Amino acid sequence: MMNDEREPWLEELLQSGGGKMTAKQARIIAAAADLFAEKGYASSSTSEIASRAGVAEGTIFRHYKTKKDLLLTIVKPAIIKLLAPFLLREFKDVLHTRYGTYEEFLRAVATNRLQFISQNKRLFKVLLQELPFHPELQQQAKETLMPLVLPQLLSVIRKFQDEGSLAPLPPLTVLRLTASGIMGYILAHLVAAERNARGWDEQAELEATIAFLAKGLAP
Amino acid sequence: MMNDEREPWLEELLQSGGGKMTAKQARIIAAAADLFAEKGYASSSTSEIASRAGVAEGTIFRHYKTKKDLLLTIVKPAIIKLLAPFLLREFKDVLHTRYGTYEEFLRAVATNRLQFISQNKRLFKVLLQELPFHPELQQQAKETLMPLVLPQLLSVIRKFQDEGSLAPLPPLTVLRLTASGIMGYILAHLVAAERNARGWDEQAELEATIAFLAKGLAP
DNA sequence: AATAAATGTGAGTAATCACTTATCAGAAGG
DNA sequence: CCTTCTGATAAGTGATTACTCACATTTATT
Repeated sequence: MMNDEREPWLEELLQSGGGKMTAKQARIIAAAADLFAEKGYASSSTSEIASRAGVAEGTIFRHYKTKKDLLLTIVKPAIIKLLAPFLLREFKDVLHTRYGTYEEFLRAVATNRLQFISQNKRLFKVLLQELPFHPELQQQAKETLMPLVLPQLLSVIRKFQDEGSLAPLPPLTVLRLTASGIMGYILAHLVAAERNARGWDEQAELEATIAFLAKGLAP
Repeated sequence: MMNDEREPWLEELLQSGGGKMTAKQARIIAAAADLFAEKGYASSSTSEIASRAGVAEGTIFRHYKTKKDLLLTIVKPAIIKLLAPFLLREFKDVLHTRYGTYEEFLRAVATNRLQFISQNKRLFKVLLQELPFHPELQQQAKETLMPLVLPQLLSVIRKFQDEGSLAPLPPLTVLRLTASGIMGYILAHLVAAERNARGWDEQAELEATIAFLAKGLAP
């Protein structure tokens, strides 16, 4: 599958550095992300990255000290972006009862995150594939998850529990069950997209998943 | 974490070949599985496998033509083993109404598979980590899943639906929701085991997961 | 325009890679 | 005792690896 469109995360990465990024630098990152997603970080050689980017191999190391540096440049922001809405406005809205039920809240978050991931499939694939092999990434994930998003999620869950619209299970358990349900949907969505399966009814599956979660976690 | 115990899958692999496997051969496979789980297939060199097995590098290639051959020897049987009970007795029992409700059936299967995976963590980790990078493995998985276990699972689901103890969703959707719930539990279990977290109540979490699935998929 | 700084290059480098091959050791069989 | 076979080994094999460096080219600053 040929794919030359720049995914949104790349565009954002280019501008985030104050716009001081070369055209070749962008092509290097795009080529690297592409290859990492396809064959994995360890099996992607710098020479192949260079040739795919249409750049001399030395150029890579002018901008990125090591090959791993290149990976981190791509993946580290991904962790933040993936968890971004969980530490932003959306959650204060919830605490001020903008969403009446857990189901409404769920639908909003799931839709939002699915859209982000769908728009940045390659980035997400690299993150998922490389996370097991790079402790720095795991630590980075834990460091943004544990103190920033986890407390917020738990407080939201407790709020709905107090209102009696959510089962009185341990909040961490509620979180795990919810996350696995949404993750399962997202993975199915991605797999279905990759082989453009025809038996996959996007909207119906999302509704079924949300309804399933809401019913399973009802008080 | 040092771990020298042979996992059950290895013992079984040794005997499956008719017992005609050298002691060094076994050490090679054990060392390889160990390294593959730790650093991934692509980042594990044959020289390191040899030295960890206490064997000359050439010995590896006397028994396995290529490095990939070594991986396949380890992982291919894993796919069968992981899906084995789904194509065996257990399922005929279900069709003869040995399990009265979907929840009972779920508990039996989940407990069974969790035990298998817990006993063969390294094998499972290798399978999960390498599946994205090796099309042969994906095909092997699809070839045993699609014609052998999927139809059985779907017929079981339809049976419970006919009996009115399961929501009348599309069977594939029921399967996906169930699988993601169980997978989420298994992954949490493995992560909790790896960092021997104390906040993890094995039995309570399993019960919560089963109850959640049953409730979410109730008619 | 002149100078300096940043960006880009391609030919190298030592190390490591998966894999081969000649040789050795010992057991089996006659 | 001799041959044959298999398991095992150490020393290679060319290819590829991530990375460096001296130099060329472009861009920015004065």
